[in-house]
Amino acid sequence: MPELPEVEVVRRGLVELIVGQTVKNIYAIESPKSLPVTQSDINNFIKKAKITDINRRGKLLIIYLSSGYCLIIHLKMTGQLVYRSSAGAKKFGAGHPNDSLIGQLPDRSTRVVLELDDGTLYFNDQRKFGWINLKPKDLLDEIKLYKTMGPEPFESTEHDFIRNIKKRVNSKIKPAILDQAVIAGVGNIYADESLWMSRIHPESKVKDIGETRLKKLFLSVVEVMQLSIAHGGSTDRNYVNAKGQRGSYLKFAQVFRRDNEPCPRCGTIIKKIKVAGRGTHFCPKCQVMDE
DNA sequence: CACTTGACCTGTCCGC
DNA sequence: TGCGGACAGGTCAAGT
Repeated sequence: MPELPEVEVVRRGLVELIVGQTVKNIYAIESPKSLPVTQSDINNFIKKAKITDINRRGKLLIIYLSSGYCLIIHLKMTGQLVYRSSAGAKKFGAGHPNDSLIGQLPDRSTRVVLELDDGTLYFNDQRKFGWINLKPKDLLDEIKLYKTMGPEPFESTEHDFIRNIKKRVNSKIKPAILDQAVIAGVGNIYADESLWMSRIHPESKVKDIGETRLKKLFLSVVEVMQLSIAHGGSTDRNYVNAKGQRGSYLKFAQVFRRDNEPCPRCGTIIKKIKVAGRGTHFCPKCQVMDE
C-alpha cells in the first residue's frame, strides 16, 4: 500500500532523523526473508558505517552508507519504518499522540531492527512481503525492479509517459499505469484517483485513449501525488511515517474506497469492480471508455 | 513477445 | 462464539 507519496514522506522523515548516524547493528527477528543479507556482509559493510544520504526511486527507498554500499528497502503493502530515539520523545518529538498508530517497539510485526548511535529504526511488516537488501551503490541494477523502473513522475514529462504507455497498447489502462516500467511509483490508490481526475474508465484499452487524455492522465498522477505528499500520504490501515504518524490524504480522495458514495463531480454512485485482479473504484458516468 | 493470473503472507471482516 | 473463506494489494514467476 505504500506508494510513491508514502515512501517520499517516510524518506523526508528519515533524512531528518537518521542521516549522519552510525550503524551499530542490524538483525532480523524470526523473518530471514525480510533481510536477505549474509552475516559477513553485515559485519563488513553495514556495522560501523555512517548513514550519508537517503534517496527514493519509485517505491524503493535507498539508504546510502559510508562503506560504499546501500540498504534498499521495499515496504510492499504493510511495511513501516519507524524511528525511536534512545533519548525518548524529547529529542525528536513523537508527533501528536493521536496520530500515532504505534505503541511499544519492537512489536509482533517487527521484522528487522537497525540499531544506530542515538536510537533504533524498526522495520515492521505484518505480511512479510517487504524486504531490506544490501547492494554496492554501483550495482543497484541487480535489483530487478530498480533496473526496469520507468521515469519519476516529478522529474519527467508527459512525452516520456506517452512513449512508455504506448508500448502497452493492448492492455487496459489501469494495469498499464500500475506497471512500474511505465511510470514509477503508482499503486492502487493513485491509479484510481488519477483515472477519475482525467475522466478515463479504468477498463479502457490504452489504444482507445487519445494523446490529449493521456497527457491529462500524466498531469493527474503528478497532481494527486503532490497533494498526497502535502497531507502526509494515505493511511488505509497500516501506513505511518518515520515518527509513527498517519497520513490524511484519504480524506481528500475522490473515489478510492468511496464505493456507494456519490461522485464529487456528477453525483452518480461510485462503483467498485475488479480490474486485473485489483479492487477498482470509479464513476460509471463521467469516466468514459474513449474520447 | 504481450498480457494475465497465481503465489507470497497475515490480519480483519462477513456469514453461517 | 467459533470457524471457514474472501479480501486487502506490490511484485515476480509461471501460464496463456
